[in-house]
Amino acid sequence: MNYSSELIKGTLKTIVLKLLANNKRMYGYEITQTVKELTNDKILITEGALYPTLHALESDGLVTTETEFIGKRVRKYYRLSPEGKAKTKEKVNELTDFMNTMKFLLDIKPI
Amino acid sequence: MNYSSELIKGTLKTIVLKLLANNKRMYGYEITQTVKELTNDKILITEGALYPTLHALESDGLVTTETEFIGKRVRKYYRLSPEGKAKTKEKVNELTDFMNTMKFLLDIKPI
DNA sequence: TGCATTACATAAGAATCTTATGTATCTTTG
DNA sequence: CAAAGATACATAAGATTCTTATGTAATGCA
Repeated sequence: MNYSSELIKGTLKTIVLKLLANNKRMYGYEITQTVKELTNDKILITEGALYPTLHALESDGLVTTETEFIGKRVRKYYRLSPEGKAKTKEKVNELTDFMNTMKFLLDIKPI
Repeated sequence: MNYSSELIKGTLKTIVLKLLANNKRMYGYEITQTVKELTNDKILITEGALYPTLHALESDGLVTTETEFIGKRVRKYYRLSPEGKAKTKEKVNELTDFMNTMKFLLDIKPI
């Protein structure tokens, strides 16, 4: 079982930022595989969703990039900027708070 | 502070279904106010988001409706169908599971 | 050699929300 | 008692963000 896609909406950017906060630098494909492994295939990030997100983070100045060649194949590393680190804390705190609120809502019992 | 709107995406239907599971029947405006109160103004459901969602639930057969007049003003009550009750359990379980997964992801510490 | 994997990217379309607008009734308050 | 705010429905244009499809190309392995 993996989650219906609408749940991922709105959390993808936070997931990516958090991974970058833990790993100093990562490249796109590595992010998809890491999330897949960490969640036992429950969260599968598609490339069509990931790359535009990474490009948006870059144009917002939240990450910097380094392109390297592995043999003849290009690999683009992403790394948090100082603003990105601050943004990560914000987003993680917001999501944590949101989940607590949702947990409360879902736990309410009928009278 | 209220949550950035993208977080609500994908959870609105589940919130509505869960409220209906607890309250037998509710009308649209009541749903917005109940969520606002239960979450201390953190989750504010707009009418432009709610009504299309309710209509979708109805056309999917997950809720039935009853229109009543309060004075001259119309009020449309929504009530879970049997399929709606089953769907609610599914959606609540899925969201709970998703939140546990997200909590795990967000709690991972850097090495 | 051919298939799976690694690795990037973009684009059309779908889904779901925001913001704006419209209509109308009822309640409260200066 | 008039005006403002609250109650109550609804729709539509536009924005955002995802899916699905497609493209390119190198690498690994059976």
